[in-house]
Amino acid sequence: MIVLDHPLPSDKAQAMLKALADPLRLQLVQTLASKEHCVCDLTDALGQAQSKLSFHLKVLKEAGLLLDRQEGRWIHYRLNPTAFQDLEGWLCALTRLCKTTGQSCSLSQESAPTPVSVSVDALAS
Amino acid sequence: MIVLDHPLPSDKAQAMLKALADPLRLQLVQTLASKEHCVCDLTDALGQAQSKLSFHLKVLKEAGLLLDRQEGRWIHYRLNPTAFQDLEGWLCALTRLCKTTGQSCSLSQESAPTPVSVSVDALAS
DNA sequence: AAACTGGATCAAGGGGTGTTGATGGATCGA
DNA sequence: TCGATCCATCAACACCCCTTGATCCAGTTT
Repeated sequence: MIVLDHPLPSDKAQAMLKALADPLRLQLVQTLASKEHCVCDLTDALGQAQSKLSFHLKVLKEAGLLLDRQEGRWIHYRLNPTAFQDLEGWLCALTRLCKTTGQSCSLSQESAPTPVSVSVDALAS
Repeated sequence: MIVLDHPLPSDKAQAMLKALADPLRLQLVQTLASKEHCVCDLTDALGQAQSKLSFHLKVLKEAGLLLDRQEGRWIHYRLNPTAFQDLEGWLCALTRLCKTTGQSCSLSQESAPTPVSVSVDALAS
């Protein structure tokens, strides 16, 4: 089997994918894309119960996608750009494995285009 | 709320994310990255029950990530490069919204770097 | 036609995940 | 100090998804 050679471990990437694969959590991410928000802002904006949002914010935070900052009573959540870049890089490496139709992506993040190195193990047992 | 302006609808992207956010399905994708395989190959390679793999292959296929081809009794599965590129582009657009630390990605897929256009709706109700 | 093989599908069961309402801790204003 | 506000956490419930084994279907072989 071919395994991705990417600094982001596959299990971390999976946690991020899982966290993003939910309508409400994706809504939260999109809402937080413009600027940071406290939970009470989010309950107003999305019309959802506070405990529900706390639950989903925790999932996103534990996946590494969110950062938070306390200010008095309020806790401001914001996106973690590094995490999104990491996930994008990981997906980029995955996409490159489908090389049937030529190159599919490149990251400007690293100055030089990252060569795709893969570890090839035996397929059968 | 800011919504992504990307040809790939968010619900499709979500289905792809959800499909990838599973250890066994990710293993399948990585196995299929090298070349197409029939189900019996995969059962041997991954040591999993046939019905289990059929289930997960169906999930990946319905998400658009897999293509299949029948040849006699065998059904050969392979990755769908277009789908992976689409998802990568979608994630790229999402990542760009975290613009606190400057540009994070660029796709070589389209010749010109895609400008990130977003639709800004009112945040409050 | 009958037997065999590759694969899809089904029902049942179990475990993980999201929702809801209530409770508690922390901070701030009076 | 007391009440109010913001938020996290908890228990209970419901629901969805995955697994398992059995069955069925289609194509092949004899």
